[in-house]
Amino acid sequence: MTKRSDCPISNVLDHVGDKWSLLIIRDLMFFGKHSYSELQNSEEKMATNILSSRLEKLETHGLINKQPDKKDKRKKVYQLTASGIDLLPILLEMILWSAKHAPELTIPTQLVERAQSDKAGLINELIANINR
Amino acid sequence: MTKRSDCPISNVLDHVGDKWSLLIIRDLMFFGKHSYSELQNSEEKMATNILSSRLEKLETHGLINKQPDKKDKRKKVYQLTASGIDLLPILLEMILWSAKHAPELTIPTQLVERAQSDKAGLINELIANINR
DNA sequence: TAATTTAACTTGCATTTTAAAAGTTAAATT
DNA sequence: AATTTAACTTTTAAAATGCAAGTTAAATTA
Repeated sequence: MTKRSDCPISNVLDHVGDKWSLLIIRDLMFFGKHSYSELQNSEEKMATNILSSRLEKLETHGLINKQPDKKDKRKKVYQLTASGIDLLPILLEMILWSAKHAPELTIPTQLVERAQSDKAGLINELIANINR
Repeated sequence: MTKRSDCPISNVLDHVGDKWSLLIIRDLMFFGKHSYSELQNSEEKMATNILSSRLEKLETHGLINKQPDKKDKRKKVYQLTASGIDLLPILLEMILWSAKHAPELTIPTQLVERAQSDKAGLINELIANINR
């Protein structure tokens, strides 16, 4: 996706404005996934060629990086970069939106309450656990 | 987009996870646009058939509503619903992400500073000015 | 150590979506 | 009465997606 305008919202969408990219970010951020096969097994089951092309785009855009696994040479380790990690507040607000407007979904009450009472603290805490 | 999983993030993406939907929301939220032709003239120039299909989807999903204009019978008035308005925090976080990570974009300093020092107050203030 | 399995992809192809341009209809304006 | 405007729809080509199968190197198992 090439740059469409100088709008900061449009800019974010140029990076992650599709059905899949933010799910990859989610898996790296919240679920401790780091490998291709782990990402492929997420609940939404994205096609492998799409996963591949999205990882490439996210890496090109500097939101994730890719390194060889030191123990298993077949594997690659995918990690969020600093700018990828900074997408967390956007994801958190999405969770809160669904908590309010999609009550049929079961969303961890604790997370939602914490987000409402101490958003900044929660964000710091979550960030501290990413990529570890 | 049919429901892909019970994930709250995936859920939001099922509503607005594409290149265009959030730009429509942005125009209704920040730029006081309310008609088809105004939306069509935004900087990113979305194709008219795509605008049409996105408006239909957003309306079906309950994020916007559509009413006949009372003065000009050719016109329709598009407005954010309560759940559409509640996307504001997501958009705000996108603006803040770009303010931090896309310094080449010129983003209103005042808005960014206000968002950083008094996010809740800013959100209330912005909401008070939507659909008026 | 040979055979099998795993991980991370790529390729091919049918289907779906998008983009660009032109066309339609009703209402307003000139 | 003729023209313009607003809100679309239609058409068609191009691009993206989704699905299945195939590839390659490395690790594991028999």
